[in-house]
Amino acid sequence: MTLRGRKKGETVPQGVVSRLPVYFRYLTELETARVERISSAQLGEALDFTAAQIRSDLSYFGSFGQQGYGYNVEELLDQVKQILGIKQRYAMVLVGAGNLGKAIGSYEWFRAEGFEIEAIFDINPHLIGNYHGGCVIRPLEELQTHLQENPADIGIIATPKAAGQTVCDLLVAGGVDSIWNFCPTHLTVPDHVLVEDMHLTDSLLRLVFRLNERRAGNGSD
Amino acid sequence: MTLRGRKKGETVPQGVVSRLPVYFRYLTELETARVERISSAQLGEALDFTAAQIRSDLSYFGSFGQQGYGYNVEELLDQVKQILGIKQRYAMVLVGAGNLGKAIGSYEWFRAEGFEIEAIFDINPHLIGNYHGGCVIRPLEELQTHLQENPADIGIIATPKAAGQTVCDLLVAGGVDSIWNFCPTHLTVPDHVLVEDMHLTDSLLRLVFRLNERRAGNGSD
DNA sequence: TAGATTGTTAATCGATTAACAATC
DNA sequence: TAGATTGTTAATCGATTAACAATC
Repeated sequence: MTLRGRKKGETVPQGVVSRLPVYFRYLTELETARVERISSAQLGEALDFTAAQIRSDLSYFGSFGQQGYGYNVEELLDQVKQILGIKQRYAMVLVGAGNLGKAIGSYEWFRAEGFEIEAIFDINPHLIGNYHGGCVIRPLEELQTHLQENPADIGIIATPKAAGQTVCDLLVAGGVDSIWNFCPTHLTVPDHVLVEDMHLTDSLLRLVFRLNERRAGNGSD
Repeated sequence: MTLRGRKKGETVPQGVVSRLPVYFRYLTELETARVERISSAQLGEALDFTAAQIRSDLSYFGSFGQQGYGYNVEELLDQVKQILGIKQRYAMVLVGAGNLGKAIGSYEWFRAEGFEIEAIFDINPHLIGNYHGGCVIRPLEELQTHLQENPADIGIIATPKAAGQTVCDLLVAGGVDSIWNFCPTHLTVPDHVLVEDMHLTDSLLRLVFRLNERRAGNGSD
């Protein structure tokens, strides 16, 4: 694989990483629709990116196209899956079995793609013992023991705001070094731990800001 | 308000807009903890931004600090609320009453901050008629009529992938021009319509990419 | 072959940062 | 006053784009 000018220790720019899942999603749709080939121009048109950006993004990881032809959908999808690391199983633990936790736990796509929630934890006595998506909900105190016996790749935090940092610390102490955070608070973690935030409130507020900007006549016109 | 070099028609850079909700969240925490003042250096330390970036972001909207003192928490929070447009009511409609839709519909924070879900729609006959968060779930066919009589500021799409674009078109036809999209597909909309995506799968895939990058030794070390 | 489209370079554009005069 | 910290400028850094030789 040609890693164009990329040295060990250098990370892929955030913009590129953000777009990879978008390519993955759309290529999956194309494959389902049995589309055979696609050009960077067509991809750009469909996804609101420039063709140059798409080619530039992909060239970070290799040369997957062919001059005068474009990209073979099946082949490119396969490569993107490889790049994203989708072809493999990931063990996850979920903390917080409220409405949001339940929604995450029952998201079919995860299991289908190899992202398996192996255990669910909560502190609410009413929820403990309930089954959810084939997983029993356990008391938070058992998290440590569970992680010792079953190392998890990813820890999902779907607790109320107040519990977020505490749960995060527990996960990190248990050896989890990738955190998917749905709790609306900024988590403080050691350097070796990754945090990917999924802040519903932030997203809504960005939309509202743009909405007001448009209404004030500072919009795209 | 000094709008530093910003002309009518110019939009605030995406980076600034992304950070505003983060400031809002943290300032709210500080206010709750009755912290009176904070400097850009302290804010940066807590939120993993540089002090210069925070000052630069805020100066897009005015001068809210004081040399030698920093920012008054209450005052700055108030300004950030003003900037984000939080001090006002927003009418929302929610389409899709599955697990994710229910989670969104029961998110307490929204109602508390004036984001009101006025109606919920679904196509599943088993769900129709059920109450959820004080809202009855109605058949999707009633969406048009509802929107005619009750214009909505924001439309929330929490349907399965296949229905996303159709529902989006219905919302746009009904006069909704801000869409909060939880459906894992790229929506095509007219120019005047805003879309803010909340793609769970994309977020998880970004985390997984970084996880593999780190494991491969291309991490931050 | 002629037409199309890639991968890559150089140019452009925009965002972040460092530095500091202003001033509380 | 002396110390601290802002708001803003200029310098730096990085990301996007336009253009095109290579080539299928």
